[in-house]
Amino acid sequence: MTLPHPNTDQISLPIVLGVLGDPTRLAIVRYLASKQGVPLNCSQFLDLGSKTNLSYHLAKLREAGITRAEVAGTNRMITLRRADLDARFPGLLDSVIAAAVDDPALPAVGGHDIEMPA
Amino acid sequence: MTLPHPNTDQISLPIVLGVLGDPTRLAIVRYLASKQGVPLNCSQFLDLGSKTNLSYHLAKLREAGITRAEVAGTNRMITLRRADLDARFPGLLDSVIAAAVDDPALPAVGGHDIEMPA
DNA sequence: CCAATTGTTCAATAACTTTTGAACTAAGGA
DNA sequence: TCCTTAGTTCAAAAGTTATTGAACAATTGG
Repeated sequence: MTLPHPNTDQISLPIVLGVLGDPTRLAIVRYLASKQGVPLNCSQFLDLGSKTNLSYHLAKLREAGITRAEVAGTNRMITLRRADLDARFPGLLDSVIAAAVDDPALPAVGGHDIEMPA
Repeated sequence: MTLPHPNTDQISLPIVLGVLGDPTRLAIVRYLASKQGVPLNCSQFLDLGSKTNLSYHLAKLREAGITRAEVAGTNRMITLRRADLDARFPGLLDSVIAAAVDDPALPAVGGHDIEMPA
């Protein structure tokens, strides 16, 4: 059970920009970037919308080549395709993330950090 | 007769990305960048669509803060807001332009260069 | 096996975007 | 003044994207 992802050379500039041109998806990307490669499952983003809606936005990100989703049991572990995007469009993702980090207009994920078991 | 433009600090990341996520507008930006600051009027882009349609796309670019349009008689001279965008989102426009330059899927403006009078 | 958890799919609707043609404004030149 | 050039505006139509809830599938744990 693997999900479809574009190859690096199939990633399209207008599609990537269009997909990133949405506050919910930009918030997802910003949160993924803030977690530095730690894979996250869908449920972590529930602050940003309903389960169905996140499934939709996460599919857009995956189909555009911005994220990778690996199936792990009932979870889909999601990571940013940082290296692939940087190979395809050097500097683009970094500048988007840097701009997104400072953007107070974007919705925020969680008022809390990852819980460490006591 | 001046047209409305956002101030640099009013330029929004998701709006800029969404506006650039369109092949016609990306082709306009690429062509403006290739002309290195030389102002162009609308008619130069007629390869990319009808006059009405270009008016629509150029208005989107201007309202997003990506281009500046100065009225000069019956012409609107259009330039990229490179410095403003770089101040607001460092590196973003450069990486978009660099990626767009190599994108064979984008529509092209003109099969010809600027005509120099003989 | 049963129930809970995780996420997808589907169809409907709502909301937005793109494209078009016709009508219009405004400036410039003959 | 009249005609041309340059571009806008408007309203309609077409197309796309986002959001929703209900139903579904797959895995895990009891």
